[in-house]
Amino acid sequence: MTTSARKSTRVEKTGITKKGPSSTGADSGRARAGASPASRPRSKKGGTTGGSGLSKERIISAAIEQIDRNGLMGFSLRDVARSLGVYPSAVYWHVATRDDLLASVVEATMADVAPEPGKLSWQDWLRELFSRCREVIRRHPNVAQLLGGHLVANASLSPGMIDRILSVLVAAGFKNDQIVDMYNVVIATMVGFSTLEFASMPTDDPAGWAAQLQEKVSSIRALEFPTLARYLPAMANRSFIVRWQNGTDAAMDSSFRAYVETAIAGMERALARA
Amino acid sequence: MTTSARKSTRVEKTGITKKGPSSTGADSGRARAGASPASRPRSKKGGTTGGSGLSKERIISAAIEQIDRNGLMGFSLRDVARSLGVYPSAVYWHVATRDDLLASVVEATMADVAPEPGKLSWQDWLRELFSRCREVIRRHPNVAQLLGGHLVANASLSPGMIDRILSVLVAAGFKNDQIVDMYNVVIATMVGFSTLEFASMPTDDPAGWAAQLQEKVSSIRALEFPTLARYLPAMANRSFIVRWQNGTDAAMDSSFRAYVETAIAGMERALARA
DNA sequence: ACCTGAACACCGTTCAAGT
DNA sequence: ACCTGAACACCGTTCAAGT
Repeated sequence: MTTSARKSTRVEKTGITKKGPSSTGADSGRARAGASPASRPRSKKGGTTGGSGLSKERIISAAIEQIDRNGLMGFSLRDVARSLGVYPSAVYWHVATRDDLLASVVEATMADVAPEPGKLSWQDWLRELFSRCREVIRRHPNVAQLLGGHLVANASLSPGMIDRILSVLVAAGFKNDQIVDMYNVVIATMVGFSTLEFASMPTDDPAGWAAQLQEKVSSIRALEFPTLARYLPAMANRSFIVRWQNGTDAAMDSSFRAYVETAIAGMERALARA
Repeated sequence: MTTSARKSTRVEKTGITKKGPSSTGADSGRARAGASPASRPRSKKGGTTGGSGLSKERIISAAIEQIDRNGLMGFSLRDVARSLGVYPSAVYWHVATRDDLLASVVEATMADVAPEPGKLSWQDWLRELFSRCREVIRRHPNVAQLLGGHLVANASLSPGMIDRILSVLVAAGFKNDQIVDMYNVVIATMVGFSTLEFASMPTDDPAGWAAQLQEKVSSIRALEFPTLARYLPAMANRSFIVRWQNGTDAAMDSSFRAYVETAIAGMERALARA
């Protein structure tokens, strides 16, 4: 069991016609009814904010717990509701949809990835950004598979992070016509390696699966794939595809470093060309 | 609706006790019962192989069609079965599980990404590899989100591809202690950018969602995020996070090129250091 | 404003039974 | 060997109704 996805309701029609909560759906303006808690000012009255009432925050952290424990496959709104002792429908007052909740999970885990700018060289700043992102993914490996899908184009990510990346690039000396491309390079580099490194293994029976893959690996015909056969001992469980544990159990530190240094060296080269 | 995932059966117990099909589950050896079609020699008898019978191939291509049309969210085994005019349980004779089918989908789409080695410089060979992979993802964008989870450690990927990558790296002149790291860099680079570029947008209502994000973008406070505000016109819909279409409708060609060239330049640098 | 309770239309997977 | 048919234990989401 790895990535994959499901849904019951085939297509959500429009999303406009609905009555109360979750304005997220359709209209351009978000200041529509003012009713939806999804967009209301949070904890404005103070008081017992930590009380027994539900809240989006509480739901999000319950969701993160669920995902950390059961994986993305085992994740369900109903489980979250159960763990909070409420009816599934109660969750829907605070969350527009299952996917909305997952987007919030990504947002919550990725907050504060971007270091403060100014104190480090642009190279070191990027190194720090990349390792922080990797740390987040290491701590919540099952969220990794969400990153690709949600971080791409999303309200989730704080404009602050974008602003910081851009200003670091500008300070580094990249020309105006390079900035956007380099920004995209940074984002892709930030998540590219680690999402693979910590992607969850595709089974509920790790032991059997590991054995199966090891056997498959050992049955590779050296005559047909000589180079692979030669490097197999060095690669086994230390490289993508040819491994039976993920980054949680078999970290790929040196390759991650190589990936980061490759990217930075490449960027230095792009800088020199301008 | 974007990534996310679901499952009904909480945990699949063991997987061993089962009777017939899909030996994939547990034991290390795969030559157990000989009954499971999942591991049987394909189309050995010849004859009307293209007849009316089911087959894993037929199921896989039906699945790909489904995924291309309805996205990963709308994908279900039952729909696949429906489109083939059979009962859901019939699919289970050929496929161990829903996730097994998805792994096969990845395998099928990613076959033949690796160019033949020998005719190109290692740099051009990698350029070709990366663009081919991007082409596959462009053609099957909804499969993209599967890549991260399935390509990582998987029987899916042919040893041939691994062998070719390795031999290109060796021919390029990388030292023995660099090969594995560089292989990992290549794999991560291969899928890193494009999976983001073509990640599906998180809604069933693209128009409304686009409007919403555009409004959100235009409401960014220039005082708080000056650099972002400055580059916003250049970035809008052309960069990660700040966009409302994915690579299908708004390709990111120049950034992809920058990403590839950055990686290659970085690898040249690593080569020079040795 | 926020939640209960029940319902609807789906799932993946299993298992006997047919042919 | 391969498929039908029915069942099981789940889903996400909606909607009235309570408080």
